[in-house]
Amino acid sequence: MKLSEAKAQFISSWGAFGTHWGINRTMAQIHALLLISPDPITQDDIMAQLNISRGNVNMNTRDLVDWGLVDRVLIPGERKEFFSAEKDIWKVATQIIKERKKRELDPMLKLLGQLEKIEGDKKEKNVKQFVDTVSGIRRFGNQADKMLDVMIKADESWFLGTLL
Amino acid sequence: MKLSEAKAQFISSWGAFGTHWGINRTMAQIHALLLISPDPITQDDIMAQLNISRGNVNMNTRDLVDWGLVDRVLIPGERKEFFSAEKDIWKVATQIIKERKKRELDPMLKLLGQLEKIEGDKKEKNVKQFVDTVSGIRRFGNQADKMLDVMIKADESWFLGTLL
DNA sequence: ATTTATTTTCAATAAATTTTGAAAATTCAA
DNA sequence: TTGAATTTTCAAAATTTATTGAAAATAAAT
Repeated sequence: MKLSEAKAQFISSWGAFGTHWGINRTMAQIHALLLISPDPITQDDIMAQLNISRGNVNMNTRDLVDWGLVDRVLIPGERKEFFSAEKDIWKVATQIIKERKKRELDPMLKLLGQLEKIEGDKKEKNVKQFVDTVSGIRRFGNQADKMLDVMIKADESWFLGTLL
Repeated sequence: MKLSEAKAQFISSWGAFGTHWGINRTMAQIHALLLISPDPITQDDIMAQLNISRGNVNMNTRDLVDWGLVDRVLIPGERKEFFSAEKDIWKVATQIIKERKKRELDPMLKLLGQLEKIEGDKKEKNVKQFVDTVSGIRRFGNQADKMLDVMIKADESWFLGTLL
């Protein structure tokens, strides 16, 4: 298989993979392209390689920067701005975990805490099932939350070693 | 807060949460409703409670059954079929991990293995960056894969105890 | 066998999301 | 400043995804 063909496949499947994780296809494709680019590239490079509009590139690179996965790079003497992705996959993974924890898990756990405090007879089976379900999810979520904090602070060798 | 209000909030936010995880809103809402229902309920119950069409309920309950999160229950003497969700949140989590591993991670790792075998000069920086990126992701993915296997086979106390 | 209840399918429709592209804003050099 | 290069914004269009609802299929009762 040629490099150009392999690149296309990687970008396409990384894009498809992203859609299963709440990330839009284009954002994941841009990320894939940046991951395999040895040097920083410009908006125009991304437009050309992925065949997408300037606005689209602009929005999605911004999101990638917000997610902490991509940096804007200034190259001395160059007018355009360049983009470069974090290449260390462990750092990529922990960064994603960190952001998703903040954006999704933490708010959900906060809400569940409130929902447990409902009025009503705890003996009544509808009330009981509701409270049991919510508190079960909340407790599990809190454990997961703590575990992810440990992971985020740890380094890759810990992950490879201790867990297995 | 009243039970009815808390229920509505739980269903709505579980649905929103699902959309961040590649699950459609309605499927997650039906799952939420089943999680807080002490007894099995019918398609008509789901239609009424969530205000959605029969076809929609039918498709999404089928998916939930395919995911192994919901069972069809036959109640003696009843004509209609009933649905009931697994309530143990640890079992729910491991089941989801198991399915997503099978549906997403395993195929991705298989593909990455193929992409590493590209032709070309490994000294050339574009080739090198591609191979390094792909093999980095593949190795990380394989570790995660093994770790998830351990989790799936383990029980909740292992998760609570060992990891933290 | 026929009727009735229930479930499933799927083409049409609706809703949500993504993408475009051109105008506005910004940045930088002369 | 002015003007050219570049980035950003965002309403409109395109695309994708989800939902409906009625017809077909299936299953159970009479």
